[in-house]
Amino acid sequence: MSLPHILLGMLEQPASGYDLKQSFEQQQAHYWSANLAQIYPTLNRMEQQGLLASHEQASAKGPPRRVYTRTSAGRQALIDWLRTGPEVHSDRLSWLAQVGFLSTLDRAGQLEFLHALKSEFQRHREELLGIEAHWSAEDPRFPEHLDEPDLFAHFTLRLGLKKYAAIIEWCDECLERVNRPETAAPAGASTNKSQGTRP
Amino acid sequence: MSLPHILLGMLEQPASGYDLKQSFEQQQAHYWSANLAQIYPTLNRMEQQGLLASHEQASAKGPPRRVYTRTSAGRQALIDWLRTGPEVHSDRLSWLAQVGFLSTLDRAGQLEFLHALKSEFQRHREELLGIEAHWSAEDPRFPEHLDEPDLFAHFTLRLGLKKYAAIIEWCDECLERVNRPETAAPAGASTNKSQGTRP
DNA sequence: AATTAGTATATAAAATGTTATATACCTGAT
DNA sequence: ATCAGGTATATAACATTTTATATACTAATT
Repeated sequence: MSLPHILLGMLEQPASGYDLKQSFEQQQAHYWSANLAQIYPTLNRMEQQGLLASHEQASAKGPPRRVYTRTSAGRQALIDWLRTGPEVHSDRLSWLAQVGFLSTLDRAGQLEFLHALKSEFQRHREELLGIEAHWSAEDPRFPEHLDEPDLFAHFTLRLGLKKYAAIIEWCDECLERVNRPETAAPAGASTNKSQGTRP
Repeated sequence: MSLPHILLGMLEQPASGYDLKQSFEQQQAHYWSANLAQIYPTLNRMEQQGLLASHEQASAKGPPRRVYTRTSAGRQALIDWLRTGPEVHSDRLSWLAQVGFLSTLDRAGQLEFLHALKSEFQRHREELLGIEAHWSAEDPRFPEHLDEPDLFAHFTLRLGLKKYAAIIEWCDECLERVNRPETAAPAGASTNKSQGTRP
């Protein structure tokens, strides 16, 4: 998909596969993940294609590190990718599919699910807030006077926070609605939009 | 991943692989997609596992349809999946990764990208609004008096709308910030949070 | 001295997902 | 009549992702 392009973008500074993995976990977890068994062969392939160059570097803490650098062909490939415009794939939110099927559970099960969902996203949101707080503490220009590329990194962080805020708000609305006593009627007069498989 | 579970949830009513594909496209596009080359073998496998039963049905418009029904074991598997709580995977938003790398482009390229992004999500949002309008028109109880499972289908739709609204708002904030003349400084004093690969 | 934890790279096997292609049947348009 | 378009199923080939496993070196703990 776009892992090679993303690695290209991350290699603004030289880095090893292990470094890149750390970056995914620490700063990009809310919009991308990759594991080492994906990263290493991908870096290898990209070097063969001339997008990256690498050299070994002795490490104080373990075996030698293979440090990758973006070549000018790599930089051009990154620019080309960005110039093609945004790459929007359809999301795969299995938790939201689960919400669509919650009528299969009883009221208690539904509430339990929605509460668990809310907690999960509150946790995600707090992680991002932690990153923001840390950044803010060590950068006096944050957030009003960021230069590129920090400005764009901050944009991605802000989107994450906005998204989580929206989801948490939505969880509350769902919980409120499921708890509404008035129309606490079970299935029946349903026209069954949830399946979309009416014959 | 969870395609078998999702098919299980969708088979509240009997349906063919083709029907299920239509449902993905028409009603679940904003949170899941699957193609026929995935759906057919998966249904087959699930029947072998006893989660589904099927029978052929003559079709007026083409070759015979293989219609699948959820067995009681299938229903139980669905309940088990929902009882394990929300399945939240890390998102794969390559467009957001692209935003993080936008400092690679010049100002004009950045603005072009962000405008394209906003248009794209406005289009997505309008699609969902269309679905909502259609539903509202044919169901007099919409949206205040929905019974299950329509209630939960409506929850998923509302999340989509909230999410798109948040993203569009965020696009505007980004555009405004990139257009700000005051701090229109290029890279330089950056502490480079965007890469996270500082040595 | 042995274990545990962290850094670092790599491959094999399995599962998943995408793209391309093939078949077949029916309807409506050219 | 033929062709395009929609309905319907299926497989092959390819690409991607995940999980498991192996290796090797260092530092700190037990």
